[in-house]
Amino acid sequence: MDEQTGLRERKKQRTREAISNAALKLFFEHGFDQVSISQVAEAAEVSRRTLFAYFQGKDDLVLHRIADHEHESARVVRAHREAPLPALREHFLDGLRRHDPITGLCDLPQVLALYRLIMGTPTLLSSMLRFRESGELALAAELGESPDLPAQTARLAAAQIASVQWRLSRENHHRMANGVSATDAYPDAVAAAELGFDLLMNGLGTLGKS
Amino acid sequence: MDEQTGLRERKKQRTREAISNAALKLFFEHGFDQVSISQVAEAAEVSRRTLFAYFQGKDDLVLHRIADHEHESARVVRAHREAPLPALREHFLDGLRRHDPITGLCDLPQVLALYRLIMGTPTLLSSMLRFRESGELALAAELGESPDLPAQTARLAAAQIASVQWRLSRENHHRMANGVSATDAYPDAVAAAELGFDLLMNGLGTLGKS
DNA sequence: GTGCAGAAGTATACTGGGTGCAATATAGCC
DNA sequence: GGCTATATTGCACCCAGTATACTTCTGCAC
Repeated sequence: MDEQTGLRERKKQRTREAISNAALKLFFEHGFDQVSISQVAEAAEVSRRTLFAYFQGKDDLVLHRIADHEHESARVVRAHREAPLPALREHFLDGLRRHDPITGLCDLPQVLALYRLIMGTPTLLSSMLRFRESGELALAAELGESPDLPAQTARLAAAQIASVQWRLSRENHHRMANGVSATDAYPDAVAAAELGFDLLMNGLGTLGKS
Repeated sequence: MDEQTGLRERKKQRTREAISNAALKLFFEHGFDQVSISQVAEAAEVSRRTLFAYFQGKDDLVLHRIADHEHESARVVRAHREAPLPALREHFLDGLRRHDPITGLCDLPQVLALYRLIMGTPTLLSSMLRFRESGELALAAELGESPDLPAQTARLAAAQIASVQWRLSRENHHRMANGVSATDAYPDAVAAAELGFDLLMNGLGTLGKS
């Protein structure tokens, strides 16, 4: 990005990272609810008030690290207007191949710890669900751009797609949390993803015959 | 339920309702975030501490009124193991016919105000999303009871179903919030529901050709 | 270098949600 | 009436988050 803005900006960036790192370290060690904002501020050698200048709230200390991917599906659809669903499928499968954290199939210790923290902390999970909702909205808007797709259908489709992606990610994370390596879990993850997108594409049928 | 437990229980019930009513009245008038717990307690003529003996948190003051329906889909599936999806479809359509609040198609002033309050208050919406998550889990478990349905498929199907039901409810509520009467909105609501369940059953296809 | 404007950081004090605890009141029972 | 279990209460406390007013520092002009 822009590195050229001088000492001031660089210092801000370092402060921001110092706070974030201190926060995650403490959260990983003691749990999100067991660590107070004041403790984080102290560990980062910053005043409590300054911490709030960098992060909107306690949740943000954790979630800013993954908030960017919120509208990823919408972006993928924008880039592949002709066949959105296959594009999303390929994108997800590619994510699995790359062990992209967003797919849940990533066993890097930091990533794993981060997801474990989020999934195990109700208030963080709630925030994640809000992100998901927002991503679904963006996806619906993007799908609705197709002139041959009624807005109603676009919204319902977006809801289904978002729910499947979320489910797949959670199952992958679950595999990781159980100690399976990303490489070992890969085949199952691919199978699950193919099943999920197949259900999306071809429907649940009579539920049991397929 | 059990009414026979004497004065004590009856009094508790009355207190609980007094608190709930006072809370909703104030929330409707001034907004959720503009009313403090202390104000609710005062209006209900109860100590702040007692209020927390009856309700787990501020959210609960609003959400206890709809928390019961959390596992409704799971119950419907349990009662119709042969054909879960058509059963859920019929159940939803029946809900629309009865203007059941859970479908969002209900213009009773109190219900409408309640939903408006929830949808317009981020923290309440978050809690709703948690409920939805929990309902999805129950539905997945129930679907997984069918021996011919792999657990993986059950979970993915539950995710899709829950997401569509949620979407349909929100769209209906949106119609109500725009001042359309439940009766007037009924045809659109039915069409949307049929579309939603059709997408679930037959899939999104290539997204645009159906 | 000096000095200044404006941004960044801080101390302090406040509001509001939520909990622990110990004291008091009250329903149900003998 | 007296006893016990439970409801209720007041009080003190912790934490998240905000407002305000004060101090410190960076970047820039001279």
